[in-house]
Amino acid sequence: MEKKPYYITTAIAYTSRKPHIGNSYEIVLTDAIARFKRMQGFDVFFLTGTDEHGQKIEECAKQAGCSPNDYVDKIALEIKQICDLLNTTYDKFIRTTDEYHIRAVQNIFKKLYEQGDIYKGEYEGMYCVPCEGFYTQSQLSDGKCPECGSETVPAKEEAYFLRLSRYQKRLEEYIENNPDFIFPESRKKEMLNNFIKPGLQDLCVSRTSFKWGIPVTFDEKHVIYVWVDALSNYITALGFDAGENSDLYRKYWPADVHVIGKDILRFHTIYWPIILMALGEPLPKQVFGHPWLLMGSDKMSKSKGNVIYADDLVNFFGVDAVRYYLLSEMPHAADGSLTYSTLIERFNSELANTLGNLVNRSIAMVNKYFDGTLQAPTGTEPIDEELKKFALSASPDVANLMDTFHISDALEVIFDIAKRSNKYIDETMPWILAKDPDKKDRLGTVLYNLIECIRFTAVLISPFMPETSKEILEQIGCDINTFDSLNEFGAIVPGCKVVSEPKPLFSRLDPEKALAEIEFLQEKEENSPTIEGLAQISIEDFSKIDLRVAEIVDCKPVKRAKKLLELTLNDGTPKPRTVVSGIAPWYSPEQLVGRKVVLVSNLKSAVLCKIRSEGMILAADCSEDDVRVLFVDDMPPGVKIR
RNA sequence: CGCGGGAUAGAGCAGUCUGGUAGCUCGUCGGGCUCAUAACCCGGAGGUCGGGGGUUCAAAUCCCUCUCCCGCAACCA
Repeated sequence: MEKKPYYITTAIAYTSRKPHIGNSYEIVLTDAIARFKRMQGFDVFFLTGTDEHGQKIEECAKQAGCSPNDYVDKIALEIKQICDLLNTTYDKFIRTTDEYHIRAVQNIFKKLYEQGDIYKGEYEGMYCVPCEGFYTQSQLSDGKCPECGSETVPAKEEAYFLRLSRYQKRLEEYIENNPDFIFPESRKKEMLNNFIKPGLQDLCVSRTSFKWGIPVTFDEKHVIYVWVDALSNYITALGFDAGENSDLYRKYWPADVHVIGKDILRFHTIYWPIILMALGEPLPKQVFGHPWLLMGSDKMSKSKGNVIYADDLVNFFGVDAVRYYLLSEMPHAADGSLTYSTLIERFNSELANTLGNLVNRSIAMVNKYFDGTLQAPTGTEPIDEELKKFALSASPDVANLMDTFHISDALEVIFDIAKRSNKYIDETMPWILAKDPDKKDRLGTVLYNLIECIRFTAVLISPFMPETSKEILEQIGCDINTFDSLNEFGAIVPGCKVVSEPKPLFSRLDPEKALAEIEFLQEKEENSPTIEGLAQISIEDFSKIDLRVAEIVDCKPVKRAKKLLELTLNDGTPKPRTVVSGIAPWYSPEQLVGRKVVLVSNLKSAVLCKIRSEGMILAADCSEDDVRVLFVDDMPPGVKIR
């Protein structure tokens, strides 16, 4: 029988730094789906990889004191090791620095250019020759370069653009006609209302400002910017090459689902489909923007010091426990939250108590009452039928839930079999049956049903916790693990031997002790040296900054901006100065008028929400939610600070 | 008035489309059991379903309104 192909991808990970556990969630999620589909009999191709170009990586490499090449090699290896550590079964790991990818992207770019979907356009603006910089009219100060004060000349900088406008209507129709394309659905409205319907601007797809990227073959000044480079990985990995496509590509494309973070839905539901339309290729069937894993209620970030890495958790809890936690704790659509106490709690209550202990006690009884040999069932009672019905309904339920990415709900259904089985033990009370020789057959039947339920659990759980699944099947002495074997109750063959001394699958953790130990791990992480940091500057560099005391003479909120206040300052000169500052969440205008602040007076001006800001005032970021302006009320306006 | 989502027991969530006894998991309290990893099973307590108004015999659910949270957009000079 021909297996149906199923192509699933993760986003490719950016190689600017080691990914934290929130980043790693995506590949575990995708792996669980991929494994499940394989178990259902699909011919699965599972792609993951790394995105390795761009200015940021150029900078990171510079800071680390190595070449971009060496830098991405190092991080890509780290990322791959984490994927392996998490026991993920990707079929291919693509790197955007791979030879074939580079060539294919160049060909794609060329093809789009030749057929007019990419055109050479220009940024128009005012050019400052000494600074080699472009400014818009509004950024200039008195018509001069805000950076160095030189005269500027009208000029154009060339760049390549992708004609999104040409495909806008088709994309809109595609999204409307394929309700499953953007998942979850709430995101669909976001994309349509915010981006597509207001009209798509043509997208700039090349850069001349940095070098670490794929060169445009017919115009070497330019490198191909992230969109065409990174997004194309989904097809180049299969051997797509703008003309001569491989068998693999023909077999698997279009993708069944791109699993990505909700933050990059826009690129996958707008730019990517348009690139494909322009190439004349079919669009992916579905894009699943999964929620984020937060640390407690905060976004994980290095600067907050709340970053946790997959390897630390795996070393402590074991790979399956981490996988289980990630998959079961994430709600279907809302962000999930990682806290050590819930992690430990759920490890104990679900993995150790419900599942581990069930396996352990059941095997112990088979050993104790039947010398480790599984008896053939004889007869059935209503309570048995209820149990069987329960177990049999699980696999279709799980399949339905998986198809709509209700991963945690699917896991719950599976664990319900274990819970039901625990209950079954209490209902049938095997230890009482064991005391009556006449009930020997009944006892054998009960234990048979029990072990078969455990097998159901083990099989269903294999996409989520592959090691545990294998371990359980070994302990019950059965290797029947196909999805189809769950269509009927009783596939396990009587006479098989369970292991004589079952090893607990998960040993209960002492919550307090475990918490202390894991927090120690995080501290260690925080103290480890970081490759980030700012380059040192010289006293000359510092003296370029002109700091002045300024008095706030007027202040009002900026319309249509949540964070901005428009300040009018007396900087000691007769001319009032306007500064826009993102402090509205922390200060009201009344609190500010009359107070004196530190002004960076020679900062080049910029336009924010249509208002020109001529400078910046200093404030301290005490934390994400606590920003405090530096007040210098006892200084006269205009004096210089150094 | 930029677009969208949300507020349900101490915590985390389902239920809302299609109105009819408010549910699940964890925690907590009590009981049972001894095959098992202080585990497992049963039961109790705990909720004016964010506030107010309306429709209805009946509202967590439908309508209006207010408050607060969160995404996206804008944006942090």
